[in-house]
Amino acid sequence: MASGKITISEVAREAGVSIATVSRVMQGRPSVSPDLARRVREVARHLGYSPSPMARGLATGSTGMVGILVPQLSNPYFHELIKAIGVGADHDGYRMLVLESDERVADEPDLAASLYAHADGVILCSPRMADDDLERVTLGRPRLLCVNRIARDGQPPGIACDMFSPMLDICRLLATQGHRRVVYFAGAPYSWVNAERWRAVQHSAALGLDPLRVQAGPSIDAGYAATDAALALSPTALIAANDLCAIGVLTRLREVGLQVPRDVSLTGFDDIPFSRHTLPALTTARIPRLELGRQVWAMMRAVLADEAPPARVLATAEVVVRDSTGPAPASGIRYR
Amino acid sequence: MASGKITISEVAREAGVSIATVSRVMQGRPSVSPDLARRVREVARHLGYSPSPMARGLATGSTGMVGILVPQLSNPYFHELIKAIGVGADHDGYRMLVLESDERVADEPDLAASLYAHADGVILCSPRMADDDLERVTLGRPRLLCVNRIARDGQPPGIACDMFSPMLDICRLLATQGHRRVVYFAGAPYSWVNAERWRAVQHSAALGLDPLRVQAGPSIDAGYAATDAALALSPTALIAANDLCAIGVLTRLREVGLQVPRDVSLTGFDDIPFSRHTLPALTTARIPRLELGRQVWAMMRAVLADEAPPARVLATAEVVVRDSTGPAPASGIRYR
DNA sequence: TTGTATGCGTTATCAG
DNA sequence: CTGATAACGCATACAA
Repeated sequence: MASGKITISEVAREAGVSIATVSRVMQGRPSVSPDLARRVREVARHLGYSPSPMARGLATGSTGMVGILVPQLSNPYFHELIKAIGVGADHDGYRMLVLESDERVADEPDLAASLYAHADGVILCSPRMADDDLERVTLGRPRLLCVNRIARDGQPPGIACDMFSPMLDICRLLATQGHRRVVYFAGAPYSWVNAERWRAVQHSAALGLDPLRVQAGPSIDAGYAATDAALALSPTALIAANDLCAIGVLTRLREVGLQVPRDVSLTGFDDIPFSRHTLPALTTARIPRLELGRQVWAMMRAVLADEAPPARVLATAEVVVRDSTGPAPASGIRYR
Repeated sequence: MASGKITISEVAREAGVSIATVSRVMQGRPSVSPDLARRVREVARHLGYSPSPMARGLATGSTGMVGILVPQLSNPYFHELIKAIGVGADHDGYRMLVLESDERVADEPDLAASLYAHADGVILCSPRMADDDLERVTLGRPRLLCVNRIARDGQPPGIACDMFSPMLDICRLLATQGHRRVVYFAGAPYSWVNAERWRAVQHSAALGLDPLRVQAGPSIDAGYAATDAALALSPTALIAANDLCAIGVLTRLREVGLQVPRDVSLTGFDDIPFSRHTLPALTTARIPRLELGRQVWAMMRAVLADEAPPARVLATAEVVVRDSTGPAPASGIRYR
């Protein structure tokens, strides 16, 4: 309720006890007589005392914080994930220190290091940095976790969703609808997630698709900007790396007079909240962020307790079919 | 590059100097001979030493962090604001500790206090708590700032955007387009921002409008859920508290077979990135987050330097007319 | 059950 | 320019 300048010694003096006792009371240790504890608590409350996290951290060697690094907060997917992780963190009394790299791949190592300095543990979400850098960052940092990125030698440990099979499912859907030539809008250049999705699209050749690719990016603007290049390839279906990208594509398609899915089909990935509200609503794949977050925290909790990192788990995304996909146009794409 | 267990004394020992010297070097003080400084720096780098923020904090009495509390991270408006503030913070070497209350008004005081314990300064964005609580939270916390909330007696100090006149502009637009009966979708119950917007809508009576109101909320789902109640009031235009809300309304309107703006007009507020990509694109008001963020940081910087808090500044939002507004239907709304 | 004393990693104030 | 050393606020063995 009040300021933060009151220290433990003032409380001790005011209550007529030693700072050790106050410390014990504040930590809720049972080894203090109920009366004394009550009195101390009373004094502390009255003075508006609250322990200094830093002093406490210095003494105990832990900060009570976990750091999280994400590529971009502007993608709803990431803060939904953060939120999901936060449920468990909150429950265990941890605060989350969130940092975004804003897709500046070169900054990731520094940001991760900085996070590690402030927190007891660090979670790297979809880091884009090269395996070498990742290895270097991991070096000597036993409490580092990795989400949605599988590194070379499994370091750092972590959890990744299976992006491959749902993307293949999307392709299968497209194939059964008569599509053949499809264009993949690539997302973040060094993203493992993006690589997996593209890998799946490539595999769709086995399904009879003819997959092409244009470089876009993990944002609305990137999707918008890459659309024309994709259309030049005369596809009947467009597969965006994620929903954000797909939303940009959708707008551009409308501008050039193409109807979705009549003239061309479009899919996203992630199932962010907005995807239900585009017109047409986006066919996409839903990553179970809640479950993923739960598992990530379980893992972090184990790591924080110096337990052996549990085996890598793979959650699975599921395809959500909505209105942006349909039968391939009989006479190919009608463009211009 | 490496772990965080190396302390200043190890560097000192390895370099054959005192910890005081190492400390000076790490702080970049000029009072160290260039050669020595270079050697120390070399050793530090080699050992992978990085100063402990906690120990440093304990010694200096500052954390190098500023806390930010927002109602919800799921609203792009807020993280755009956070990002804007972050530009200045980064520049001055501060880290931001972001917490969201998730619209749990009752938790705000605790969250703010917790933030204050970890940071040198705290920024409250659109806090919803009552004036009394706000006053209590402010008590004895000289480094608290408030964004988009004007409290009773100007405490805590801060910056707020003028929401009133742009909302009145929106109403004026509607009035000139022949609308008369309009319904306002109220946002967060205890939000100053929401109150200001509604106040403006009420004032639009002077423009010839007949403003009604339904309770919704600051989210897509809230807008969606409140739409039927609003339509029951037979309006020709709907004014959502913010864009998120408007997006939900739009979807529901489509479901019940109403065309925007032919059958009914719709407006949002904030101009989040998605609003350009809805169909029709949303007429809304753009809050200059970049400028706002800049000013907020300037103010925080002053506060952190113990300077007198500069006068309260008001930025101004501007109306962005897009496709969701149009002439009122001649024969009133066609519903059902 | 309670108090005393030491250490946590830095900064900063003094002396040299 | 450099080196001891006393804080900083707290937790915790160790004593009592």
